[in-house]
Amino acid sequence: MATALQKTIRALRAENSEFFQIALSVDCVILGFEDNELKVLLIKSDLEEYEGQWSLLGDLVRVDEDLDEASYRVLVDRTGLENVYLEQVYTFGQLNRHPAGRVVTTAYFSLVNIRDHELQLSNNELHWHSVKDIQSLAFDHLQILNKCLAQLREKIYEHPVVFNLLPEKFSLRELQSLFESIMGQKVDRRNFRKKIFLMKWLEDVNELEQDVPHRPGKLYRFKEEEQH
Amino acid sequence: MATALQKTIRALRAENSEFFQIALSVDCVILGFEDNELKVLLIKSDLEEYEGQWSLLGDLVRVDEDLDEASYRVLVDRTGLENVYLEQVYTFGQLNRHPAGRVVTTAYFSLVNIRDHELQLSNNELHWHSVKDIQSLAFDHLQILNKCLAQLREKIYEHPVVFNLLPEKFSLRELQSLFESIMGQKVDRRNFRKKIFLMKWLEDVNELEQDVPHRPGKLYRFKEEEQH
DNA sequence: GCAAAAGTGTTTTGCGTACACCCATGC
DNA sequence: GCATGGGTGTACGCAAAACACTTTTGC
Repeated sequence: MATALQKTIRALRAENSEFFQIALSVDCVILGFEDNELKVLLIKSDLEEYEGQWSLLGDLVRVDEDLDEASYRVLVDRTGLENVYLEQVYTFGQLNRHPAGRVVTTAYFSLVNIRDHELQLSNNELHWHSVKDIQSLAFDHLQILNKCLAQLREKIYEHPVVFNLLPEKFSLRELQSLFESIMGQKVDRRNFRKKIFLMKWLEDVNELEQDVPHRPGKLYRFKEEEQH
Repeated sequence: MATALQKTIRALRAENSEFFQIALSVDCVILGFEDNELKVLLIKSDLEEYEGQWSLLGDLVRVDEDLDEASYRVLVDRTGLENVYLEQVYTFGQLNRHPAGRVVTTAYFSLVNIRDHELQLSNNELHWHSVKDIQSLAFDHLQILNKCLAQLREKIYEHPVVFNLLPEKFSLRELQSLFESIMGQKVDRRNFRKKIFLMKWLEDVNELEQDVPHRPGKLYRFKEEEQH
């Protein structure tokens, strides 16, 4: 930037040194879908306060790093996955949310296909947890998880985001089961199919399920939206 | 906190000193409604880069201050109003959004009744601007304003937030005009009335408009919701 | 042939939308 | 009496919701 600044970053920092004692982090609610259950990727907390408890994947934001980039970095580092869906949800800034000091965190949720990165998780403290079984988490992470789920619920019938959780080809039963585990309630099969087909999100791949102990269903893939 | 910390704030800061060079601010999109127009409270920018341009009201977050408290403080300090509606919208963390250095900002929107604090604005650089006339703002504040408006639009037919913008008693025409200026489009009067009455948000105060050059309309007040 | 899930249609109901006329008041 | 906005009702279309039977496959 060529022009002189009335207030340079240096001056700002001198005037307001205390303000720079706030650390900024990102926390990722990484969701997957497996065995007809919505799952979230958690890590064992490394803080004594939260020993034995699970927490979301997060990290401090670097000074030369965009906020979105920071969450993407956390995701890539921990899962090895690239090109994943990521969306900012909310920023949590309560005073004592982190026992080690003032840390404000911005929560993102991410939707990944579990099968794609199964191998990456073998040798560390990361595990998939069924969302419906989670009773508590370290820090305020349960609150963060719930906020992310609420935002996801508001969105799934409007925007085709959930396809990020599924393999390329999937049956309508899988899709319905996914919706049900996100919404937390059963839906009528016929009405669900009508609604989904109305959205024009799906493309018939002319294949059938394999190795199911019943009549196989047709497989579909997500149709990339043509409008812009 | 009685227990020892595996990582104290001091250790964290030593390990990660560069991370503490990120400043955190809040920016408030303070909205009001006057002369049938949605307005936003803006202040002349004090940065040379943005000389002559208008910006949202914001401030750095203090280390001992909750994020929500910070936005509330900005609001009270600038408008003198208390008990106002305030809602977090989004956090903007692009690298070069602030010319003075790395400042991540969390945006809040606030809905106030302009009449209530008219007197507080007389002697400073604050002015109400008609939202529909705003072409540009300092920093990324136009983007922030638009994000807040989008969130408000999504919400107004679901939650009775807009009543914060109106005086205690108002006519249905005022209410409709408010909805129209937020949504940016006209609506049918009969359908609007039906929809609003269905919400059961309103209470008839058995009074009529005064000093209108036409048939006076009935006045209503917002009914506090009984269900928690 | 039995179990298990796939696939399919109709009816009802509520909501959004489009649309026109008479009424009350100020001037 | 005229201008201005207040107040009201009906008809249509679509989408959501409720609901049951036949078909296909594996075993």
